[in-house]
Amino acid sequence: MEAMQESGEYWRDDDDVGEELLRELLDETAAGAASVHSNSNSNFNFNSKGEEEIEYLTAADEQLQAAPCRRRRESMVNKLISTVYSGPTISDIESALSFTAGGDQQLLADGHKYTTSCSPVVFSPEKTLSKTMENKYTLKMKSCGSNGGLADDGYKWRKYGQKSIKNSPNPRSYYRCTNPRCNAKKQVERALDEPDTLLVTYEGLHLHYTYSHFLHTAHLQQQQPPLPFGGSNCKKKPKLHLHDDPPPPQPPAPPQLPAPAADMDMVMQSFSSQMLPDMADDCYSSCSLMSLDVGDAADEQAAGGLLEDVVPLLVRRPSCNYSPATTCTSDNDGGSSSTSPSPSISSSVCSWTTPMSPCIDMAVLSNIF
DNA sequence: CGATTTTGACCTGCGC
DNA sequence: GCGCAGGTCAAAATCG
Repeated sequence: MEAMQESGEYWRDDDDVGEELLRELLDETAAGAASVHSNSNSNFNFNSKGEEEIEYLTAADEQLQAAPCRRRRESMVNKLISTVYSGPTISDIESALSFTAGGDQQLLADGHKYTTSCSPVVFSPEKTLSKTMENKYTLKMKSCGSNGGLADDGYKWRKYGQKSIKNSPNPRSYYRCTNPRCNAKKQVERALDEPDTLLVTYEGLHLHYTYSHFLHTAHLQQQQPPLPFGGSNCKKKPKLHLHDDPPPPQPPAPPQLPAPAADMDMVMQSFSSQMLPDMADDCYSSCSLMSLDVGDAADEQAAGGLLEDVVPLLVRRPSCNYSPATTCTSDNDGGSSSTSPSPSISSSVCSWTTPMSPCIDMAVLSNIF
C-alpha cells in the first residue's frame, strides 16, 4: 500500500474538473429549480436583452423540456460522483498487495503466475470458482513473515470463524471487514502443496477507504494550516475541501489553495442541501473525512459515515466501462459487480485515478435523489 | 474495558 | 429425508 502511495497512483489531477462539474451542476440545478418554480403558472424566460419572455407550456411540453434536463443533470451527477469519489476499488487491493510485495513474478506452466514474495496471484473465478461464487476471487501469495504471514491489504479484518477443511490439514480462517457497513469478507488458508503459500479468497467489496488511507491523509492534514470555516475543529460538520480530497496521497502534497477551497466549501454545502437534502449529513461526514485528524477519522470511520455509502459500486469500478459489451449490473447489496471478467492481474493497473466513463445505476441514484 | 480471537454449535446447500 | 461439508453465529477467552 505504501508503495502504491509512493507511486503517485492515487493522485488525481482532475480536481478542477470536479469543481467545474459542481458549479455546472449547481447552475443547472438552480436553473431547473427556477424553471420548475416558475412553471407553476407560466414559464418566464429572459432573452439576451433581458426582456421578459413568457411561455405557456402544457404538461407535455414541460415533460419534454424536463426530460433532457433531467438526463443532463443525471449525467453531470455521474461525472461529479465519479470525479469526487476516490476510494479504493477491488483492483486496488490487488495492486496494493502487488506493490507492497514487490516480488518477482514468473509464469508457471499452467499459466498462473508464481510469486517469489508476497505478491498475489489472482485466479479468475470462472476458472477456479463455481458460478455460485461470483464476486469472489482468490489471491495466491507467499506468506510474509509478519502479520501471520498475511500481507497487509490495507483493511482491518476480524476473524469470525475457523473451519477445518476436508482433505486438507490446514484449517480455513474466515475474516470479515471490521467496518460495520462493509460486508467484505475473506477466507485464508494455506495451500496444500505449498505450505508457505496462502490462498486468500476475497468476497464482496469494501465500501470505505483503507485505514492506511486515513492515516496518511491525517498526516497530510497535520502538515497543513488550519482550514478556513472552522476547519479541523469543526467536528460535527466538518467542511469539505475538494482540494484535500485526493485520496491517499502522495508527496509532494498539492498546494493548498485557501480561497478556492473555501469556495468549494460553500459549493459543496449547496450541493449537499440542494442535491442531497436527505443525505446531506452523510455527505458531509463522508466527504469531510479528509479534514479530520487521526482520531476523528477513526471515529468517523467507525461511525460509518462514508461517502461510499452514497456512491454505488459501479462508480468505483474503473475497469467497468459503460458499454454494451460490459454491462454493469448491481447484483447484491454488496454491490458487485459486472459481467466483465472478474479482477485479474491486468486489472491491477487500473485505479480510480484513470479517467473513466461514469457508470452509475440510475435506479440507485433515483433513490438517493 | 473494549476489541479481537477461539471454538463448538448451528445453519444451509448439495448430492445421493 | 439424510448425511456431509462449508459457512456463520455467538459465548467465552484472551489481549492490549
